[in-house]
Amino acid sequence: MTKASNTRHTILQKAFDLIYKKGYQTTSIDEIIATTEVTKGAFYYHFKTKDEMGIAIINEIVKPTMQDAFIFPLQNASSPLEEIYRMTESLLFDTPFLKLEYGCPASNLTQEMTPWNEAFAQALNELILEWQTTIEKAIQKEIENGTVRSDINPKQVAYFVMSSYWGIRNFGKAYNDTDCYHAYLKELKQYLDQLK
Amino acid sequence: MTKASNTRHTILQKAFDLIYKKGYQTTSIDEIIATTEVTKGAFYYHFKTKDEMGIAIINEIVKPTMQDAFIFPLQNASSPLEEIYRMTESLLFDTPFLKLEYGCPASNLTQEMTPWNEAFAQALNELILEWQTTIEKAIQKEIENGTVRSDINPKQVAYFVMSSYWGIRNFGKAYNDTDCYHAYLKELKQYLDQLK
DNA sequence: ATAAAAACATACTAGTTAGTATGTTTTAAA
DNA sequence: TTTAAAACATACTAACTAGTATGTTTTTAT
Repeated sequence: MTKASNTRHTILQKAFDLIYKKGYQTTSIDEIIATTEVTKGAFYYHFKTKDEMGIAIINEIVKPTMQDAFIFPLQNASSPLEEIYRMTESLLFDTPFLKLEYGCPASNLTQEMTPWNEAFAQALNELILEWQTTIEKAIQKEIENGTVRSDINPKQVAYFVMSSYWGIRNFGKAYNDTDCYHAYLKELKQYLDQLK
Repeated sequence: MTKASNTRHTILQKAFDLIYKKGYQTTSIDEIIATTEVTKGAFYYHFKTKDEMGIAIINEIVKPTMQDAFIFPLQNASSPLEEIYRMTESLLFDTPFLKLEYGCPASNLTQEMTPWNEAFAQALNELILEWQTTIEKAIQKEIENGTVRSDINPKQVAYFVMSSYWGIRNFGKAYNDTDCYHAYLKELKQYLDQLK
């Protein structure tokens, strides 16, 4: 990695941290360059606007991280249904960069930006769709294996799994307590088992 | 209603509309007083700070609306399980002040404010807890009636129902399309039926 | 080694923000 | 009808915002 591309990546990483904690709109460029110890000139050399940086965060930070955390593991899983549960549990409890009080980065950005920023909506849609498709295919695989009932609709299950995950992360934020995570996981297990 | 309390209520209502669409942080007081045609003097006579207005919106606008929309109907329902489905469907498709592209007001505010504003967190917690308790009691009632399996855990179901609702509203925002609502509702019905 | 481009640095600007200071008008009780 | 408080109006401020203008330094190809 060259020095310049390292600067760029540092900005994206530190900006992501701030935005994950505080939201996109309320994280100022002055704040970003203060914590990265990069000057404004450097910042605007790498990014034409704040929004361009925001999109880059989605594509270059959030997307690869998400792919490593739950796209690839699920694609390679021998028991996809079990993997969905295991992965959810791991995301809620063991993923170090995800914090109870800050929720899910993709969900946060969707909520904040999507209604009025087309470019953010586009970038986030690609992200979400990839996740969704992976879950759908995982369920489809189970059906073909005969390990999930044939009357189950993979698309519906994908929406249900993802929605409930997004929702429970918002609950975690609200209560700032992992109790709801435990209750959610128990019910998720029930739900997934009943698909068999 | 006196003229003064009418002014106050107008501010809260119009401010809610703006905040629901654009978020709390990015809705400025100047914008609120412009759309309400109220002066800054009037605004700051009724509310000491912007945050005080925000809390008032939760308690005086969001809370009563939510109680009318899904607390009271569920408390009085003869078939609570069916009512949960019917209500969710109605919230997604028929409730006029809720818009696909803007998500769920309570969820939006939770996501935006909770991590760093204690007063918002407190007000929203009360709101959410009331919703949660109502669903729990509804399931409990079904169990006592023998219309829901006795091994079902009402608390877990409440979390699952609410989380999935919050999540799917975020999906609606992301895709700006009701297709995901339809898929979600079908799966919600499956899930609820299986509790019987 | 040199020149040109890439990468970064500093100082500034115009617009916006929540909130205040200091008024005037309206309401309602005596 | 007077008077005091409630309700509102106007003009301002200090801090912050994204972005720019105009530089200097570093890197890289020749």
